[in-house]
Amino acid sequence: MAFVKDQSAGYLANHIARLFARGLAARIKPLGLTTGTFPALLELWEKDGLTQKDLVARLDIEQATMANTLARMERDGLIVRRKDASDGRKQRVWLTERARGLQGPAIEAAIAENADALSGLTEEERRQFVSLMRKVIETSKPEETPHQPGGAIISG
Amino acid sequence: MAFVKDQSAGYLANHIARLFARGLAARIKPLGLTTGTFPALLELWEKDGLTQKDLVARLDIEQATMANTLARMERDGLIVRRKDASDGRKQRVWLTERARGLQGPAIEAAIAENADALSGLTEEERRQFVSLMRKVIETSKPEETPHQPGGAIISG
DNA sequence: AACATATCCATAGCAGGCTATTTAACATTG
DNA sequence: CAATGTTAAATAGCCTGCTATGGATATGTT
Repeated sequence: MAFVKDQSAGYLANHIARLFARGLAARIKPLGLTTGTFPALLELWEKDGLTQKDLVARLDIEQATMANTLARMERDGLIVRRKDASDGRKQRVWLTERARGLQGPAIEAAIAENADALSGLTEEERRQFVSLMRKVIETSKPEETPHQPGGAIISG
Repeated sequence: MAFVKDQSAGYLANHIARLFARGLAARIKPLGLTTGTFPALLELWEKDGLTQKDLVARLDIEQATMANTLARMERDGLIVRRKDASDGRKQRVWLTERARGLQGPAIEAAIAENADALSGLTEEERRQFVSLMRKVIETSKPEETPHQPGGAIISG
């Protein structure tokens, strides 16, 4: 049974993700941020007033995970949550001034971490790496009907 | 501030790792295994009687994380821990029969998950992907003195 | 209007990762 | 040998992820 961990994509992916997370965590700790808030912050910096459901739809994160993350973010003064006026089930998420002020430094930190982590690759290799990761992520997307290369035949 | 998450290696790495973990978790759940035990099991299938410290040295995992993982593994009947005869601080880790019996199916599951996750890539792309991940991991290895390209000059 | 259903979010409980600290055993040294 | 230091593992406490379940608010149907 040939299984060499250093040739297993899953094993390596896990390892790499931990390396990135450690690195980024160290860089944003001085900002009072943790890694888990990053995805939500990126969406909210782009457009806030989103509902939790909107965030879940944009990020491949479970609803419960997002609920917990948002709770920590609110506790830490990054967001406030207010009920939607016309639908009491929805909680709209708004950034605080503090969170807005962190956009620049936080993104700088992420860019620096990426640069460092990829510093052993050539420019071409970095492009390949990112492109391959995107392709792998695309592969495991059942939501969208896989686009039919030949066209036509779908089901009778 | 140009930061596009789908072009950020760290972001993508995190996403990919979660996809692999979800997939593998589903496959090994019927075996009564969880993903966190995998690295330790791979080492122990190779050679058991290792100490916790040995495992930590072989895997890029913190000591406390390993201690917790081993505790769960013992609870679940995958390993037993016995004090080293000549050094009472060391706990040697031994696989149970149950854990030995799981080697085949568990590795099959991992191979299947890798195959599925990479099914959107060509053979050549898969090789590239694995090789690039290895390179990135190598980059963040401070432990080993970076091998001196020119030779000579190290410190006076 | 009442009841069933669907939707949105929160909560419970666990795995697995981390840092920091504690405990136990061994090693060193005055 | 006693004090001090070092090493191996365990524990505390947190964050981030998951599944499963519950609670509250709409929505639809009779």
